[in-house]
Amino acid sequence: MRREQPSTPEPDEDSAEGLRTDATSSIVGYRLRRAQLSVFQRFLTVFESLALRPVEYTVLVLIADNPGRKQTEIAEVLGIKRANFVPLVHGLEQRGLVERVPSDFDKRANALHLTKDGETFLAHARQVHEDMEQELVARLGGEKARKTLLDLLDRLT
Amino acid sequence: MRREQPSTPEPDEDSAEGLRTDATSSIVGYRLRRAQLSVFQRFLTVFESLALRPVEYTVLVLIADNPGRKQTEIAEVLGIKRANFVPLVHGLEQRGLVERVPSDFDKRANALHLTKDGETFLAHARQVHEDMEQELVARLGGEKARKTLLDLLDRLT
DNA sequence: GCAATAAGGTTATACTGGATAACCAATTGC
DNA sequence: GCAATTGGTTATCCAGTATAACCTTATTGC
Repeated sequence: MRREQPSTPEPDEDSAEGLRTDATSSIVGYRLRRAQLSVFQRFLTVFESLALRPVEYTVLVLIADNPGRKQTEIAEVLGIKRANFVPLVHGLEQRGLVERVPSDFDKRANALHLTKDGETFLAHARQVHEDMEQELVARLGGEKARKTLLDLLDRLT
Repeated sequence: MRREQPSTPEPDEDSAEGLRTDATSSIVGYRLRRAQLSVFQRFLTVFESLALRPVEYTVLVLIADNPGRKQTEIAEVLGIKRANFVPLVHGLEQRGLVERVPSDFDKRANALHLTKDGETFLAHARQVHEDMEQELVARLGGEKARKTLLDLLDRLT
């Protein structure tokens, strides 16, 4: 029992070139990817002046909330291989945002901390990010919609 | 006016290593990326026997639904640079799934079509994909939830 | 206590996806 | 007819990610 929808202008066509894209656009993974790329692109634009990539931002946040942790621990929760985490942390250290303190408990390990500059920088970055996040919330249609989205994404992960 | 939630076991901690991840996990872009990677990983597993990557599947679907289109057109709707589309189509052609027919109207252009084998292959792939999609729907909590997700993703794109 | 093993960090390397530039052939617009 | 544009291709580069080997330090089992 399909409802008639005489109001629909072009039932299955893409506006630009007239291609049928209904089959692809109904693929969850495909739409997920497009949305993710779009959001990341927006992030890059917003954070351009801070020269901060998404992954670097999350690293800073994670270190700030968990000071003194080993590189391996931070890398793991982010799903980054420890080998690839080395140059990432190195970059943040070179910028004076992060310091690697040799752990007293384990001489192999580097305990990660934010520097004073790192704290200041992150405070600013958090504000910039919060603004962006609110922009996304607005696009989603409100805080409740954001909550719904995060919940649905969780179920896929 | 915050509700008390005494039932919450660990308010802000990650189970594995006890890291605080509440700040990062509330980032839409971050969660979006994790979900996308997870879904794509699942796709790769499911389609392993077909040796088909997500992008190749969408290309086949798009060609099937829009036979005779130019490479540029198909590439563009997928957000793929035409230069990168060349080896992609080439691979599908080598496998005997797609054929590039020199267009009569424009001698520069390749009109894309599925071969007979391509049709058969895609019919199978569509079924495999549909099963995977239903699995995702189940995880999301029903068809309505999927609709909601697609709608929310659309707003971000 | 000591050897074997594991863990933290690092380096080097390779592979992938995606981006850019240059190019040829063909088409289109004046 | 000729300049500008378009379709397709090649070559090349860059970022993200994965693997393997290595050194140092900890931990474990006897």
